[in-house]
Amino acid sequence: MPVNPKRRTTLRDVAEAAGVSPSTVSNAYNRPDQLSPGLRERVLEVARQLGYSPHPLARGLRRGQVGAVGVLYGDSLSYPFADPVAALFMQGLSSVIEAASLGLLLVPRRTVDDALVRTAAVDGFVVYSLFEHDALVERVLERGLPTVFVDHPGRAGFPAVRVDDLGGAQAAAAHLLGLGHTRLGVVALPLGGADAANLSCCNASRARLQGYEGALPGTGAWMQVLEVAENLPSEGARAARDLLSLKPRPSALLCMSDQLALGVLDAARQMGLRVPEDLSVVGFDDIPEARRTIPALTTVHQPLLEKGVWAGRLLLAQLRQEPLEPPPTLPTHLVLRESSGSFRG
Amino acid sequence: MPVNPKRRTTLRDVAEAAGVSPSTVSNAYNRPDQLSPGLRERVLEVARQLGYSPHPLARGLRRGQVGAVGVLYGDSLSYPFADPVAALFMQGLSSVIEAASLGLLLVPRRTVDDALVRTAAVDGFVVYSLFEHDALVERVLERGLPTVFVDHPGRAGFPAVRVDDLGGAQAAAAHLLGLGHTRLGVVALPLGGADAANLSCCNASRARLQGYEGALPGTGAWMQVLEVAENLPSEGARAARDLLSLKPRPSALLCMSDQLALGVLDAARQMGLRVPEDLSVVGFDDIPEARRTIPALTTVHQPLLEKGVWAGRLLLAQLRQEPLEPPPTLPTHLVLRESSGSFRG
DNA sequence: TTAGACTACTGAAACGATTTAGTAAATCGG
DNA sequence: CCGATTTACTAAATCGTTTCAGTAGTCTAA
Repeated sequence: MPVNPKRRTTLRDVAEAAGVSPSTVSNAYNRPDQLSPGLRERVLEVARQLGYSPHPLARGLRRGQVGAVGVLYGDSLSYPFADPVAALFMQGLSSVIEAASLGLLLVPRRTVDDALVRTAAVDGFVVYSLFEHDALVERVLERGLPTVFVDHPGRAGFPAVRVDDLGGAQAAAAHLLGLGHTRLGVVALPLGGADAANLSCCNASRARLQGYEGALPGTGAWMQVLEVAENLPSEGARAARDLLSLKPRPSALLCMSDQLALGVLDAARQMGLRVPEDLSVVGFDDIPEARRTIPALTTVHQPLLEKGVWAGRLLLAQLRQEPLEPPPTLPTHLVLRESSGSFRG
Repeated sequence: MPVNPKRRTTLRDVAEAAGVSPSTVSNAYNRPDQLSPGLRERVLEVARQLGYSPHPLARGLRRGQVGAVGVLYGDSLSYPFADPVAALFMQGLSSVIEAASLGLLLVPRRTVDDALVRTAAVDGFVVYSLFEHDALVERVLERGLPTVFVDHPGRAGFPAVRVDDLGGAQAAAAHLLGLGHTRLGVVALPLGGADAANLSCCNASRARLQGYEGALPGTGAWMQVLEVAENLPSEGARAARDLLSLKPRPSALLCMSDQLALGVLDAARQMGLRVPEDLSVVGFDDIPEARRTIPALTTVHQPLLEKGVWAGRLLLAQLRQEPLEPPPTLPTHLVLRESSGSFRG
């Protein structure tokens, strides 16, 4: 008894079994008004019995859409689940995408090659925090799909969601300078270097550095910048140990992310430095945990959920061919908590 | 000057422009050995100039694969970014999926209809923590794709990753009983009720309840169960307030998740109850934050990353048609910290 | 010299749906 | 009762690739 090697049940099979044309089966699914209710019910029943389900790729190919949007970001696949900043952004984005009944395809930058970007079955892309000169940006644009850039200058014709990183960073630095600090350390996220070849860096980092530096002129303070390799507390701790062994020691540390600042607080504790009495620490992002550290972290708030929501909105607008003004640069603001205090020489 | 309305550059266009057949262009991409290096280079150059990129759906349709796996779970799209347990699972899963250069498509259960499951362009599914009798399980199976079940009994022929929820819960309850507690409150995740209609419940909840109850016989202790609607600290706090206003008051609370336990700790603090002197609290999951609460949370550890890794492995094995034994039930164990203490009547 | 094996490329048939245009029958207004 | 519209359904083209089978032409071995 030669059993047919397993093959998909196809629309044609259903049509034959029901004694109708393929078009009718298709219509039963997609245009109920095109056939009599009785027949439709019968067709659907036959389909059910045969265990038929339409092939999503075939359908997508014909219709020109798949019902999913891709998120491209500059780290490992697991990053948005591990990093609180990315996670919040994704939550904002998700809420909009979900309301539109779309799926979300995660496309990490750190894949062997760019195959994933070229083959991702999506209707549009959100490019999150990729480095400005990343070649992958070109690959995305080649797809010719609706695209939104986040934390990236973007391209003419494509909306971008931007945050006032520069202003926030400047406020953070000005805050410390105002407290009398004159020796500042900066725990910096990857900056990409002059050659612009390091792709793990993102544009926000550069804007933040610029902001820090912008607060300096005329104050007579100095600033020592130390770059970390990854956005992790452990890296922040390591950088803090290095910066705090400088002579003279910085009396305040500006951290380009709260993740780094968490590590800095740990390191300070281990080194027996009291925060903020011996050392002031200022973070960036205002992740939920920043409020719960001891001491609670002074940091720069950026509207992460809102950022995601805007990215989603702008992408949907493109998908639906509706016009939608991209938002102005989203504001940041300094949140004063307990980890920063005035300098006591 | 009638501009052609924007149309995709297709493989055929490239073929014409390069003066070769479509097959050759395709081969230039997919089978370099099938044509001379010189021609290949020329074809690729033409393609580049025309801004051509192969249509992923057409390619996927023909080849029978898309290079992405779907994750189906029982909550909102943003859940895995917001819930620490799901996030850790996803990190484990991601690490494996990424190593295989695949994308990850998030498919939330809470979508208007089941369209997403039927249309998701993926090569396989991970079904995470869906309720046993959820109709969506059928929809997934109808797709006829490789599938792995997590926290779900699954189906014959499909591997499942299971965790010893029952044993862990029993250990938690036994721990409290051993400390002399005789009045226990349970802050329960949605259990689905007898009608099995509530889909926001998952099987792990039931196993945990069973575990708690299994420790009870012969101890003379009683147990009051209160179900929450969602796995959020705020819900845990609310449940705690209700349970702690019972007369006589429970001296210990078993929480079905650390998220709930976090809320319980908050509520206790607000009610002026000291933990563990006045109230013992035991969580479940052992999320990273459990170690940092004050007091640190006694909880049941489950291997979340490992769970994700197994799910990924089992799915990949199916995709590659390699045999792979599903793992035995993964172990849980009680982690004693500071939130549980002996009963002082 | 010639059968056989490569090499470099092409033609046409899939893959599995949707959709446009069209046909026959039923319904309608007057 | 007749032409016009509507209803219910179908044939065939199409979406953009990949791949099987095939065709010249070149190379090897005896």
